[in-house]
Amino acid sequence: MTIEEFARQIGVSSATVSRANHGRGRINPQTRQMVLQRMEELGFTPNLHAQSLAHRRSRTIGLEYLGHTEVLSDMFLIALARGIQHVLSEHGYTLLLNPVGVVDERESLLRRWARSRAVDGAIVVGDPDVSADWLRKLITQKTFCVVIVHHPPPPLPGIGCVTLDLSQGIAQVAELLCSLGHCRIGYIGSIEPDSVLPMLRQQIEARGGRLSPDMVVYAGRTPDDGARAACELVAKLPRPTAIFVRTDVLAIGAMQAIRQAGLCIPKDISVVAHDDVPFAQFTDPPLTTVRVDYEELGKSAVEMLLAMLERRESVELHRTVHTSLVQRATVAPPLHHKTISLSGGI
Amino acid sequence: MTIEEFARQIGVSSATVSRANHGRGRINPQTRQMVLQRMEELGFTPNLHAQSLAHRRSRTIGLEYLGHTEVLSDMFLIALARGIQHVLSEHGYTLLLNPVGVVDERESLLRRWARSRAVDGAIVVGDPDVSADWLRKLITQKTFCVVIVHHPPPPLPGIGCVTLDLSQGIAQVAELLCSLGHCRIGYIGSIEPDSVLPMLRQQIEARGGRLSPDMVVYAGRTPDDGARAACELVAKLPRPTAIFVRTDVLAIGAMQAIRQAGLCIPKDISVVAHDDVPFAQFTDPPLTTVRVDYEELGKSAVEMLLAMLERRESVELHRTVHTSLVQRATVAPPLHHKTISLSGGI
DNA sequence: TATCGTTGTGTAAGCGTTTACGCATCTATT
DNA sequence: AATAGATGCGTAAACGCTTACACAACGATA
Repeated sequence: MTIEEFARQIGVSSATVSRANHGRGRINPQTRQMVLQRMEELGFTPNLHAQSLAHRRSRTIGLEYLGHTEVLSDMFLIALARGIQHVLSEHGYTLLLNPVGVVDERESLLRRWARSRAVDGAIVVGDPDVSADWLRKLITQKTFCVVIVHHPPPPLPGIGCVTLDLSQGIAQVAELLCSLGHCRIGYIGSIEPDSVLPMLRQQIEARGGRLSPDMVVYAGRTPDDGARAACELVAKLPRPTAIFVRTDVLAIGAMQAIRQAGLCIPKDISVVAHDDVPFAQFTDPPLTTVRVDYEELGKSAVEMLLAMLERRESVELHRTVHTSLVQRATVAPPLHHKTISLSGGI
Repeated sequence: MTIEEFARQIGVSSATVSRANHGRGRINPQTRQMVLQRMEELGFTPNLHAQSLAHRRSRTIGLEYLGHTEVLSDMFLIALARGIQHVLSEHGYTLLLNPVGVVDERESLLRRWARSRAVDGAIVVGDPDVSADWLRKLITQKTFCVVIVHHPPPPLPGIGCVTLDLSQGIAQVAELLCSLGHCRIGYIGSIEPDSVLPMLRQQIEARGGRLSPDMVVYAGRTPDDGARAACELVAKLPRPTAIFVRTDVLAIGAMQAIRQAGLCIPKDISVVAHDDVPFAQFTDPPLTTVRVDYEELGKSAVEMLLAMLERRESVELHRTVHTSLVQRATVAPPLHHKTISLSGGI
């Protein structure tokens, strides 16, 4: 049913229907009520494409994920998308997802969406600093955009930025481990370059501890990678009393390997990981890990984007979301201490 | 840039540009190449809304999920969506997701999408047999639709159906357990009514075994529910030698509880679960479970839908996807046998 | 050379909305 | 009673694309 047909059926003009719908323009409140009621009854809904065409906006935003698409990487995308959707749908917007794992050969799907006016704005997650002009091209299309990154890019007009600051969570890790007396701390990284290792080291050293370079292993992304790294680490002598693992996914493998080496977590060795993916609470024992609130991340980004789209004045173009440690059951004081007291000396 | 502007810039009419774009209609191949090339150069992309309006189709389909939205339930939605996206994007379609967890108070968002022509068709997952007219309303809008369900609804024209048949996987579970000699088999269900229990029981009895009613516990959906159910089950005497758990999520809790009861998996008790969610391979020991190929499910559904949308003749309106057991490390022969041989009798 | 299909292109009428503008009708002012 | 401003509504021109139709140019046939 078109608006003309509907309007004729209820005995008004299409303009009146449209005005009733939006509540803008001069319209008799009585007429408006009548129109709205009959819309319900007859089940008329304006054609979205015609609306978008006339309005020159689609009330849709796109989400683009620049990054490696492995098995579990979409876990956090879900959380992100959920946070975004939540805010969006309150504002009558919809979300268009760039299919994860489907990469367009010619150009970014997002950019095509922007050019074809399929989206009014976009949220880009993953550091696109590799190609800053990637962004520039987007804003040329008058498409607003906010990026979710670790390191804020040089501020560009029309581009917002939400940065994820891992330092607080890392500081808490250092505090926990150091205060318990761990002094041989291992580190399993994921992929270089890595900004977390220096953070953690600094925090540990600030507390008088030390994270020695030979206790650092770079693994990869899968649980198997984590297992290999853990094996390497527990074979070292003296053995680390605690290990920080860059991601929960790596940690799963690492924990298995540690157990298979005949060690008990956390009695013999403590494990702290990062990300707090959904299954982290279900490992055995439940994993102590740094929680990244992706839902919050999504919310921040989309609120910023909406503010830009609605052309609100004075939107701050930079927010940061922090992380925090959630303690579960993979950390305990080092055995070390007891050993010393029992053996009566070094 | 509009098509008129672009056409004028390159010295042809808008019709020619349009024809070049679609490769339909009479157009000189040379002209076509030229137009396409200049499109790249000048970066012209047709306005999507205008296209959809003119075509009276949006090349977009919607995904609606009818069901309980708990913590982990979206795990399988992801897999489903990925399968769908994969096929869709090969055909130049896009997917609109009904925000999980955001329920519209007035009416289904999907139906509004259908009425506003935002989507050409829809995939509905979850048994909507509660409201069969729910579907009927959809097809009134000339919106094609395929449902993913356990029990096929009465065939309606314009509605396709992909059913998930769990029986094969369940049969394999029965076969595995019975052939190993398990004869006291416990069952942890999720929510009643439950179609899996009768299936499993029948398969077990067909192999001369037995699934006694007092070995059945209905838990709920969370790992904690699973833990409680497992406690109850292992406290029974004689203790079951194997337990089938309706979902992996329940199984996680169940396994923790079993271990805390001082029992060893699979030595003292075997566990088989259902769903094969991503973390099933990461439990300790890795979980033997029935794999449901959600990606395949999504693919089947979307292929069927596309066939309907493209008005292809003779599309079969019913497909079924089967399940199969993936053996990992939570099943072993019952101790029982050894016990008998050692103790020398019953 | 006149006629006829064929081929490539342009013109213009949609597609279903929104909204600026104009025209009645009405109350409030002189 | 004549006028002025409000108020409510309809008419029609966009919005940017597709496509049926018309038309010119062309080579092939008579």
